[in-house]
Amino acid sequence: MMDQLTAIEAFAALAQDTRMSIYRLLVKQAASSIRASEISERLGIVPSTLSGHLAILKRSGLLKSERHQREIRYSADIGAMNALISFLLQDCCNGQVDNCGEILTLLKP
Amino acid sequence: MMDQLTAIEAFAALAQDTRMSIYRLLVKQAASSIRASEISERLGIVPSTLSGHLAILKRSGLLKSERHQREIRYSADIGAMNALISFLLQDCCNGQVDNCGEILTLLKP
DNA sequence: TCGATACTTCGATTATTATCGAATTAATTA
DNA sequence: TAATTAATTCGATAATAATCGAAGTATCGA
Repeated sequence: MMDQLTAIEAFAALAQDTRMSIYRLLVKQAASSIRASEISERLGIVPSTLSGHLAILKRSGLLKSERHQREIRYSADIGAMNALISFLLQDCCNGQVDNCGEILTLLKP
Repeated sequence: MMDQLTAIEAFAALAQDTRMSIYRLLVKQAASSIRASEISERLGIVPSTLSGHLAILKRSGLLKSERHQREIRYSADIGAMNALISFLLQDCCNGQVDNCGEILTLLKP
């Protein structure tokens, strides 16, 4: 199970407007990855600034990256999102998830 | 549906060690509320520091509070946690939650 | 109303973060 | 090898945040 400092690093990564926009863009198409330069263009972020944000998101584990020739492609790690949500829920209502009626409505797709 | 700035405020509230400890303590017994002074004692946080953190958590919507005589009791708002998780999941894999197999394992308690 | 208790606000200090342009590294092609 | 493209690192600046002690506000009991 994820430890608190890891979870905090992930929440900190998401707690910033530019990074959240990057993350959501990637989550929306978690199947495919996106080039850094395309993220830069689509969201209007200067390359050096974007690079710093991508590094923070990657270090937190929320993103993965792979080099393709000159490009580096980024994608959301859905498993990391899963782990982060699990961290929030893990001790919910003393381990009795059943106690949290409102969460259960979310848990039934 | 929750907007991005509201979500960011909640993630920022959780992205700090002291506040995360406070939040988890309250989530673990979401049924009952806890006095500020008891949180202070149990987690070893100076009252003025704690007060600032509680204000941030409350402003983010993650906590509720109610005065009981001289005490103020805090509790986690599970509905807010639900909304925050929903925000992360809402556009997951282009609205096709089914695409996110790993999340589904979490969604079946 | 005086004093005690519970909590918050204020003010100062120190540390962390976001941003950009310029310089750098890496991979490719002429 | 030189030039081009893609992305990162560096350095400086400006803004935000965490912490604590001291002072202030609110609620109650004697």
